[in-house]
Amino acid sequence: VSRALSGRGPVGTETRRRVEAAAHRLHYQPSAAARSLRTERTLIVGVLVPDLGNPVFVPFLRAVQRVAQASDYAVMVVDAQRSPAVERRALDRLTAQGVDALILAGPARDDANLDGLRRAGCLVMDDTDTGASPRRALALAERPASRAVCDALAALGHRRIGFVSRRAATGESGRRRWQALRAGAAPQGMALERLVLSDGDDPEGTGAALDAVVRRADPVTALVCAAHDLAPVVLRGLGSAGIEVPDECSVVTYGDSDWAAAFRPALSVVTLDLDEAGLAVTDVVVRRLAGERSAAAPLAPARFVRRASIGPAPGSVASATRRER
Amino acid sequence: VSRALSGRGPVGTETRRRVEAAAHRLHYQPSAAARSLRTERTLIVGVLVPDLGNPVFVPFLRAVQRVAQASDYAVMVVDAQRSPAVERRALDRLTAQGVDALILAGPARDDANLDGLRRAGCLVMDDTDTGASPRRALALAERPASRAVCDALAALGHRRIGFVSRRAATGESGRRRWQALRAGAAPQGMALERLVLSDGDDPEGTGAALDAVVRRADPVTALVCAAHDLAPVVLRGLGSAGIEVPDECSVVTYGDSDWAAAFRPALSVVTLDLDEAGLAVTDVVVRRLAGERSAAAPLAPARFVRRASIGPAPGSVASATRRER
DNA sequence: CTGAAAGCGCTTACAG
DNA sequence: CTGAAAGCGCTTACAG
Repeated sequence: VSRALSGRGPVGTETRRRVEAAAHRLHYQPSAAARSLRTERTLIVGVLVPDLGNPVFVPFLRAVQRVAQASDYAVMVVDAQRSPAVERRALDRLTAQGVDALILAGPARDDANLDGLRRAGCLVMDDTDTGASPRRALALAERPASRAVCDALAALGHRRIGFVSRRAATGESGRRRWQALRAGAAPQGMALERLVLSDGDDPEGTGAALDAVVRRADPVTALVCAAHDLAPVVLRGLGSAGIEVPDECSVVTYGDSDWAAAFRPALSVVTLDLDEAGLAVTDVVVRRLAGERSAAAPLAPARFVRRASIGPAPGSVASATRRER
Repeated sequence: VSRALSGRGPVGTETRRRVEAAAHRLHYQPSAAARSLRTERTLIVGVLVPDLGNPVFVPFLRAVQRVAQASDYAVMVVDAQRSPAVERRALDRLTAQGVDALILAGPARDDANLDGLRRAGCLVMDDTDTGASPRRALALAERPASRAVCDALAALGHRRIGFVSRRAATGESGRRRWQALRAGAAPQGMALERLVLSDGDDPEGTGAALDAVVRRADPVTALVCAAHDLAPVVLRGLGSAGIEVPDECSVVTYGDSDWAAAFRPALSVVTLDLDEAGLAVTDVVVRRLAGERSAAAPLAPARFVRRASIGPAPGSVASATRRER
């Protein structure tokens, strides 16, 4: 009947107008299921988020949403909840659903979980891809800023800095940051030490652990938080132990927010616009799905924002000079 | 062929086992599109988030994800980006997609945008519903805590408190909170004043605006932030103006986080477990879709968590007593 | 330019 | 207990 009418086809303008009017009046909505069955396209893109509890993924997800919706794609979110099994199950659902593309907001918990999608011909944006991948792009974008952190701390006389994470086996981004800091600390002759917080978020416990490291002989004089959500935990711990920032210990964290800036002293951060990353990847995805051979947009590098939370290492020359004034 | 085999039906155990093995080996995934076309069920639930930029929705979304995924539903997220037009378009996509249910994380920008879904027989969880709706449930759950804020401030000698929001015309939750605070302030004889921050997040500008209110004759001696993300903005403003918390001005905010607790002085908050709300609603949705006539789980009321950011009103009796010590 | 038919992959009745 | 057929709503060729 009104087959070509709703799309394009050889139809008189008047006829088309009338058909469209009727369709609107009757609230006609073409069935996505039927269309997908026929066209083998679903107009759905999936997003794999390793952990929705981690706020860094939210701007990313938001950007994906914005771009996808603007191009008339719907978005299916998979929250892997840090669990390979959950990830697996949800990705299988996406496979059955036949999403046109899957965007990785971070590395998959288990890479094999992506096989089903790949086999089904789904466009999976990840490392093996052109660099449009958030994963590799992020690693590259963050490196210079990590180095800048090391340079700044070294210049302030710090000799030993601590890298704070929640687990010994950190995720991919934790590993990446650890390596970048190591690469930055070595040429400055700074030691980098790994500090693992225990899972109970008890401020006293955290404080005691940090106290032991900051107030021993040959102390750690600066802490770098592996992730944004770790910063308040560390700060509470320091507060609970009565350790002054930055006089006794400097603090830097990955990831920025209004809270980090509002804190007293304001927190120094390494910040990357993940919003931009999400936007770029999704744009490439939409282009590719439309048949274009689009390359990735370059991602702006992360910035090191120095604020009041870092200062001279206690006992260093810089610190002594400062006190004399 | 293997029709009933993959589901239930009169089939020998051995046959079934062999068919399932073969299906697994060939990575057979039934097509969701074809199934949906036939069954008129998509096994997809939509979530309408008024603004993904607002972090209060994240725990909610997360909970929906968790419950839905566990029940083998996929989740389609709509970020309305605070815009009725964006909302409209995305919801029309969901209608075409034929989602089985739509969960409202907050009020729709335009209620008419939901008509299409309702007409299509989609289960829409909102106010008109049994109270499983996050909207109404939230309003009820927050009221006692809002009252507790007023009681605490009045007991500390505060006579005039400011309600800080980003716009004059706040969203539904802002309105709700304003009304709850009014209802709590009136019996205590406290005045409630509305303070609107200008959109530019410039700390100096915010500071100047707050300074004008806090340091005038008949000053506002306590600020209540309408939303969690407003708190750091207010705190930076106060810091920039050199206003001491809580000595010159007490601060309370809606919404809790590790950051709020880590701040010095620690922020007093009204906190509601939105995670729990998301969990409850989704649970009801899944039950209903399975044909059960499930009622809403009751939502635990919000709590007022008093921390160091509130203190006696400057110049009040309580404040004088404190100073003498 | 327009109508009628085939077929996407599933499920659900119905016939053997 | 098992096989063959009808039909969900669309799109895309093909016949008139």
